[in-house]
Amino acid sequence: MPQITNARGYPIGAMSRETGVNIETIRYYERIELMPKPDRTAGGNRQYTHDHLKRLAFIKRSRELGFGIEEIRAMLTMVDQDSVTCGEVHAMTTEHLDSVKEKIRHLKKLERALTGMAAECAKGDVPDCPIIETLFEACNPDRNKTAR
Amino acid sequence: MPQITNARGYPIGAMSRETGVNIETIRYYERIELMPKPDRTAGGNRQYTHDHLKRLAFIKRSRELGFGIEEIRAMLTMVDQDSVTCGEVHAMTTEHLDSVKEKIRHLKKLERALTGMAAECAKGDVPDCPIIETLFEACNPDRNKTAR
DNA sequence: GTACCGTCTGTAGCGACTACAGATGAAAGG
DNA sequence: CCTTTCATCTGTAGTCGCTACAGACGGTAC
Repeated sequence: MPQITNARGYPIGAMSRETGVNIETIRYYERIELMPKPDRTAGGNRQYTHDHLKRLAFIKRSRELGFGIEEIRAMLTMVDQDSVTCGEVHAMTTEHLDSVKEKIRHLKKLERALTGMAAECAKGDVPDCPIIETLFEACNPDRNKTAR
Repeated sequence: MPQITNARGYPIGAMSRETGVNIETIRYYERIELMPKPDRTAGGNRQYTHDHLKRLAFIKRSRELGFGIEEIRAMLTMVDQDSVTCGEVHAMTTEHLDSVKEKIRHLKKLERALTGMAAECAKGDVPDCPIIETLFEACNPDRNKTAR
């Protein structure tokens, strides 16, 4: 079976178009060994297979969901070694989910603070701005303890 | 009035303790000219004034609220030039607030997707993982259009 | 004097790309 | 075969906002 399935494979531009991943980013993924090195044409251009495409799509989707490169690498390593266990993957997912929830909590705090500040402001041509004043006020409750 | 108000000024460590800003970060702010260069002792150590302290606290508070360095620089430049107008500051604040809201929206989308994926998963020792399968499925609706 | 901390400069690293510059490769039309 | 035009190549440096060293000096208390 020395037969090639995909006539000539995908050049990098096709990979980029199919997945929405920037060409430079694809090369970057190769450099950091997240994507395996593809074959080259006689002239030295990369030629990807359908497996490369699937892998890149996996990476894209995972990145969109906010997984970090090392988390993705860990998942792909499991896939490569056929050692995927649902439990491990679930743990990684919920851990990541927790960090997303944490970020949401943090951003909501900022949202409340900023909304409050914006509401204070008459937003005219006035030079005395309550927003600036708020920012100049240190509002850390344990500052008193540290100050001597 | 060649009289110095603050006996000997604050060394950088005191600035750090008072504001909670890392020493290295304070020096970084000086390098990028967000903080002005302070006087030095005979030996070359930095000596900050109370004004420096106020400014650093402003920066800290603004960073905590998620403002970028360049936004903070813009606000401080207005303060320095006594050209603060409430309208401008309000505009910057609401712009930033919008970007915070946008981030929250985005993270909530991730949260929903991840929660759904985690729920699919039996999380046992099984090698067939619905999470991995979902990640391998391209689910971009306009992929069909591009693919030829 | 000496112990010991604080501070100094300068540089390199993080994560995840992105943006060039300058040189080839590939394919289509004449 | 030649030209044009696009695609792709390598390599390096920049982004943001710090953080982490290394190795040398400053300042103060005993």
